[in-house]
Amino acid sequence: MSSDLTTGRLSVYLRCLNYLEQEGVETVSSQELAEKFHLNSAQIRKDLACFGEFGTRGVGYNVNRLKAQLVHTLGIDRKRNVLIVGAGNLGMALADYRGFNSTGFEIVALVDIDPEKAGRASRSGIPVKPYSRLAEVVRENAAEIGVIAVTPESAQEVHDALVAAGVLAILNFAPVQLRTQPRVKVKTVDLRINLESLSFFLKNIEDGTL
Amino acid sequence: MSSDLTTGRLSVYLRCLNYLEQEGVETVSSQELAEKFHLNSAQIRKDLACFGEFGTRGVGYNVNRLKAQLVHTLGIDRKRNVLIVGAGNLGMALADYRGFNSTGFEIVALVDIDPEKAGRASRSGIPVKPYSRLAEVVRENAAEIGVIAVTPESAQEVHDALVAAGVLAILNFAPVQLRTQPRVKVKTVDLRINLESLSFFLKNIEDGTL
DNA sequence: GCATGTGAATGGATTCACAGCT
DNA sequence: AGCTGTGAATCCATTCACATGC
Repeated sequence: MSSDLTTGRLSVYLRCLNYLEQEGVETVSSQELAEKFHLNSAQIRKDLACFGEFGTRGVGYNVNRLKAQLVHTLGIDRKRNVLIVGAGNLGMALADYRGFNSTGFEIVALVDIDPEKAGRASRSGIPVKPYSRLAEVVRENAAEIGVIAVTPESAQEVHDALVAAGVLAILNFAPVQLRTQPRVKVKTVDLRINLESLSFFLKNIEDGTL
Repeated sequence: MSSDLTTGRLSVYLRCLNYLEQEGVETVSSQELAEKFHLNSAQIRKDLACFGEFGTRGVGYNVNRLKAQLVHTLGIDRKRNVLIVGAGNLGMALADYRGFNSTGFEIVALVDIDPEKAGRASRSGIPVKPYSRLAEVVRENAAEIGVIAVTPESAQEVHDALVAAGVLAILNFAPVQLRTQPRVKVKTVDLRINLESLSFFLKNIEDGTL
């Protein structure tokens, strides 16, 4: 009934609603939402209808109530603990990244294979622990989400270690095709693929193909 | 004929081929590629056929030749210069990120609104310049790709400045719905949406819905 | 014989258009 | 009258299955 695409859009709607709330808007129709944020009104209605009847016919949606519904639907009405594996440039940046360390999520720790790094902390104070203690760290902090921010070479091993430690949701930044478990959800954010896609676009402009 | 999804997969194939090349494999069939990397053989063939007849019937694809073809198709057979806007945690990490600063791409500079930061450099030596000189920096370095690594509040302004400076491809890390130009390609990497999607998955496990 | 390249078939996701509620 | 919720229609992407060529 609801795919990854649908839930991705729920996040987008939630962001739009936050914005409208700040503006003091109390009620919004799918039309208005669509026009203001370049979406399709039918799709908004259909997406929302997947999870209940949130609107009022003839009126629209109550911003506060819809927001609360989406927060609940997305499961961020309670805190989820996040563990980052790899305290390199990327891992450290993610640990301190505002948009990452936000409503519903808390980065509880980083782990790194380099013993030098263990004991230190990120700029905002998130502690770095030894990779060897990964399973313990997951357990002690009740981490539910693992972030892979290591080299492509180690990514599979880290994935397996996270799964073995009981983590069921993983965000992977390593540019590799991971062998995954069916029970575990892995989302990969591949920066290189994004850049290559932009390069493809530029090339087509040059060639006059587009 | 070829969508964003298709070109994304070309990048994946390219990565697979790099791997096979290292392994010393000279020829590969769509079957073998599919099995080894969990893809669909018909899709591989169709994707590749979009851009020319790269294979030999009865034999398969020559790894080196196909790789070269893909590199050419993606437009990374020449260097593309990248400018990062925002020298905060994320911008700095991206500047030094291996997978980012790789074949076909070169980060030429960062710019930042904070005058304190101008004149410094990233750990790997990429210079930080004042935001006020953005257009100049784009011109002088022939930057083709802009990366937005600033706060959500400034993202639209930075987008507009990049477009005004002549940048036609933008990678956006700010969690906002940007108002874009049709001539300009914008790809957004939204970390929060990814986390929320994982949260949704976890919630469904808890609720036993899945 | 074997693997590509491709029309045809399937399967999803998006959009349309309207019935039904307020 | 106005807007939601939704079956029907459309569009796009993936997969199947085979004709074509090595």
